[in-house]
Amino acid sequence: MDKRQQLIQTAFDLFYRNGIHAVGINQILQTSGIAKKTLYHHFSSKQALIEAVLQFRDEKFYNWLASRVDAVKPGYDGLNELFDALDDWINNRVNMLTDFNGCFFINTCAEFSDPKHPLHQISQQHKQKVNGLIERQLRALGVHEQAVFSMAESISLLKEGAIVMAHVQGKLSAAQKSKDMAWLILAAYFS
Amino acid sequence: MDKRQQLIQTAFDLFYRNGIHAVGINQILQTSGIAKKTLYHHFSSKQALIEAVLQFRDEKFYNWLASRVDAVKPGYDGLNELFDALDDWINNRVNMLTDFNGCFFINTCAEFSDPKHPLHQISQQHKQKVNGLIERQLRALGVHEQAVFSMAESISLLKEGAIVMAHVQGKLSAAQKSKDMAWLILAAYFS
DNA sequence: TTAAGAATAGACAGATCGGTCTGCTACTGT
DNA sequence: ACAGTAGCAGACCGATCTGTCTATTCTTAA
Repeated sequence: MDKRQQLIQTAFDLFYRNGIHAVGINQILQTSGIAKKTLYHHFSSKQALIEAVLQFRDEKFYNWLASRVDAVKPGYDGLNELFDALDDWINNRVNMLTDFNGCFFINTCAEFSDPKHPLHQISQQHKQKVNGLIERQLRALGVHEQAVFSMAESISLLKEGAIVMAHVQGKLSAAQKSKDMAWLILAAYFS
Repeated sequence: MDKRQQLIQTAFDLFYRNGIHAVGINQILQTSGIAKKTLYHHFSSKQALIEAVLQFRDEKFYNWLASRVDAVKPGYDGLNELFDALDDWINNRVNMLTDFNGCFFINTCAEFSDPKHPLHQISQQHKQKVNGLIERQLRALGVHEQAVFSMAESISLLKEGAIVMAHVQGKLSAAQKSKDMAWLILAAYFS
């Protein structure tokens, strides 16, 4: 297998479980069984590795979520599926996503608080991508274009809230709860 | 001034801005101008200092929030005030809370992911305290006792969502939005 | 007065940090 | 056949990490 990919995968597992600052290069090397020279052959610095890890997770997570949502009818079914997927993730029913430890991008922003920091911005872009997925469902639902952005922000807020409640408070049913809340919000809009 | 308190205040400022793992003892000492021996006279280890910092922030934040909420009529006004206070915090209109960098306790859980970790548990307890504040408002609103816990969880979810949206995405109006959503949820309950 | 406690500066220890480098092996495409 | 690439182990560098310790000063209460 590709050593570069092995490094990214190992680094992600360690970063996600323990935090980025808490994990050293040497730990990644020891865990993966790869030589230091090889790491610095593929990445110019730890920072570059972290960026690759974020990009890797971005693709993996977004593609998984989009494939779940796109497998059903856009709109009503799509939004339901979004929250059901979230629920599966939180309750460790998705093998490819690693045991739930909150959102890797929220966690990264917690460690790199400054919005101008490159790692914070990459995390922000990931959230924007997911937001786009939500916007598409709302358009399919027939939400007026001028309300789509505000509404998507509300749905995103519920999604982030569910992730944090599940991670910090251990509320494993938070995704289901946020789904119910989402439909109350949407019902209020359509009434 | 009390050296112990100076250390806690300085450590909090640095931890909150840069993350806990990213800040070393020496940086805290240099910033505060306090000797290393003095730190280890008051705290047995960095871990002990961190715990004191969390407790300090817990008290400061909760007392501030509770004093805001308790200054108005419990129930409708109390819940409104809760979200208005959140809005003030997010938009840096609260001098005593330091510039907004997300929730210190969410950030701590991001760095110490394991729910059994002492720092994670302290953060969880803080959230439980705030949740109690919300429950009191709901009871004053006349929410049936068997619905109070579930409803408080919903309000908490909105609150956490707003904090994350504000921090990660820079959505500074997230608190106002979550307030509107809260009233839609509550209106649905009462209808 | 004096003894204890709290503070100071900073050397020091042992470990680990990110990153460089040497020297060697193995594969692979032209 | 040979050059280039990817890989290995691990020594090494300077910096920084948490934590200990010595030696000295200041404050304060019995």
